[in-house]
Amino acid sequence: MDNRREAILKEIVENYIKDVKPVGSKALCDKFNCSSATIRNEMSILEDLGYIEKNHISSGRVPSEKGYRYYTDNLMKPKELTGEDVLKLQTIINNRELGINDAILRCVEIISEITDYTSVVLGKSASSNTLKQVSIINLDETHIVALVCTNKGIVENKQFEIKGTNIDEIVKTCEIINKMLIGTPIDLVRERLEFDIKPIIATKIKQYETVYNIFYDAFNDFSKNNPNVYMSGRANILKQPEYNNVDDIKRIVAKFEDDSLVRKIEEDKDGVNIYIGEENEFDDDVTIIKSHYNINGEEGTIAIVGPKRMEYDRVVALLNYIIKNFESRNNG
Amino acid sequence: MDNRREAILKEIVENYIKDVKPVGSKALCDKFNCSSATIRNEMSILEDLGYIEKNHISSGRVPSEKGYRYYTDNLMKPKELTGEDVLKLQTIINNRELGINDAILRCVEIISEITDYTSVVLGKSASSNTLKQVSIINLDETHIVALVCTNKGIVENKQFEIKGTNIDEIVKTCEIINKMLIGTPIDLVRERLEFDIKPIIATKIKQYETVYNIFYDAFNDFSKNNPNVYMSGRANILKQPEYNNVDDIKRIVAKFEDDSLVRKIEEDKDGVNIYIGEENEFDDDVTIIKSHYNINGEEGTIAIVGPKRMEYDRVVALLNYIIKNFESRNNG
DNA sequence: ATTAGCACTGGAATAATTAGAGTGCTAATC
DNA sequence: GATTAGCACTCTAATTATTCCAGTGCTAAT
Repeated sequence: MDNRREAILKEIVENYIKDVKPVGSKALCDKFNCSSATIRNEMSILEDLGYIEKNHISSGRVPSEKGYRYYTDNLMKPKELTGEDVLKLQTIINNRELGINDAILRCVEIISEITDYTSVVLGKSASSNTLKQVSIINLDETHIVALVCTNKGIVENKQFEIKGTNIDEIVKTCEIINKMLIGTPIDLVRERLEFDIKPIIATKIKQYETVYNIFYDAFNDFSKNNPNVYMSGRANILKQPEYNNVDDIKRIVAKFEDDSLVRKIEEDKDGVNIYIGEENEFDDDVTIIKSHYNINGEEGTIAIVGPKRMEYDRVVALLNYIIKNFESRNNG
Repeated sequence: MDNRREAILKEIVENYIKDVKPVGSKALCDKFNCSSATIRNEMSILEDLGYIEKNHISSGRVPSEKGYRYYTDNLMKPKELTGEDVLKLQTIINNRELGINDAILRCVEIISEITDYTSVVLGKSASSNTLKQVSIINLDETHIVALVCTNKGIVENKQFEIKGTNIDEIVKTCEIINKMLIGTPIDLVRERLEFDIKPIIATKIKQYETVYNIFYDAFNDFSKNNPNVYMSGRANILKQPEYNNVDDIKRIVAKFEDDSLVRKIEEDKDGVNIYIGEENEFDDDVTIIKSHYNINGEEGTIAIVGPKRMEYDRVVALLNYIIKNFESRNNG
């Protein structure tokens, strides 16, 4: 890949990202001070190499996934964010009233808004959390709320009707759990409830089965709701002009509705990573740009989902920006 | 509207609901033992009365909104639910481990599943709740979680970083709030925080402004998140054959994404009520069948959203069934 | 009041035509 | 050897024409 050839590929990718129209040889003549025939020769080679494709024999060229990949790996320059974008993000990052989690959610909302892509935030799955505290709140004679809080501050609550036991027995059990299980990884709690707590309360509490079930259920919700999924601009991808046929739209909308599929968009690698088309497990027609974050112990993944002809440079810059600035916010 | 004419309207509505195809005069000959010309005469009158419409001069007839309205008000017979449907719902309603709220959510999931419509549950807005308890959980030296619980068992939690104050001051304030504000309607709490609590802690606590802000923020979330919206089968409506063009799909998907719009689907009237097309505020192309529920103090709205040619009788029967059975579950 | 008969309408499906953007290849040129 | 002008060729998208048909409205007869 000599210099000019790379430049032509870059031009094709960026043109296509901008106009969503196949790029013909004439369109590049001026840029490279040569005739369309010369460009055609180069394009033919780029096609042989697999970087660009034709929709049909007489159409212009469109980047292939391999082409996008080459572009993001070798050709893309980091984009300077506009003052406006920076201002919007910085207003949120500087707002010290917002907790980290809330601030991150607000930031990705901004990203969705300014890019028309879809943002997903996946809170770290609770498996790395440990139990911090269980509490019982007594609503009335027959109803209680059980609250479970982890060391990272994730809270789940569940309401129960008291049947076949009484509030004293529940509170007593709650105290035992708080004495014995604090610090236990959250997904081991149910096991320890059964083997450590159940035998103890069996000796002290009459309706211990009923009470045991209440706490078991309360912890059960944790595995169900985690990692928490937060999405912003879910319908944004439909604004992209490539979604102009009924079947594609229905397919992608259904995928975004499928929580178990969205939950798979987790990231463990460091830095900002790009998954183009078949490289991601979500949908062959989209690109996902993700970053794992760990800010003062709050961990999770931010992902931006858009068409393959995404504004890679801008999205990468946006993600880098918020990750970097959250870190300095919390160390400064 | 004589007998036969009503019967013809009924037939047109039900045929159209089933096949989504304009109904022609020939299709009804057999049913009424007469010629297509006779049916045509009647149809012509029904059209003059505004109950049915033509898409174009030589197409069959389609019910108008007025026609659907006449059908639901006068012609529809309550539908008998199938044993299968009853079984699915009853399994959930009979499961005493589930709290009322969870059970309702599971039931509407079932409804979405068996009907291919979209279900929405709007929990009663917190405005009718009163404060039950505020708690503080201390995660580490610099982080706390504030928990607010209402008398109906709605819980909100919010994490804070402690800056410029200390945990003792926060806990002390928390105790004061619990002493003074329990029973206060939740949307008046912020006001009372300012006028009743702030003066008191101003005398006892150094950084009272900071502490005040923490609690103020914690309560703020309540108005933001309420009424809570739960949706099931959001993409189901796209399975309906009338959604076969890009613009309609994009429009309806965007509407379902707009929480503030979905929140408007609240119901205050009693019983099961039907809002056809322009009668609802959500979208002219859909019908919404709603019911308010109040089961043991848990209040809210269940709404089923579908095309105007919805299976009215079935959905009404389903809603009636779950409302009735939840009531007897909780009185029995 | 009902119906047979018939002209008429508008849409959906299919085919035919045209225009245009873009390619690939060849032979001439720098 | 790289570049380019020239030209035949290909495929799409848009336009138009043709046919088919379900269904209507109207009239006159039953």
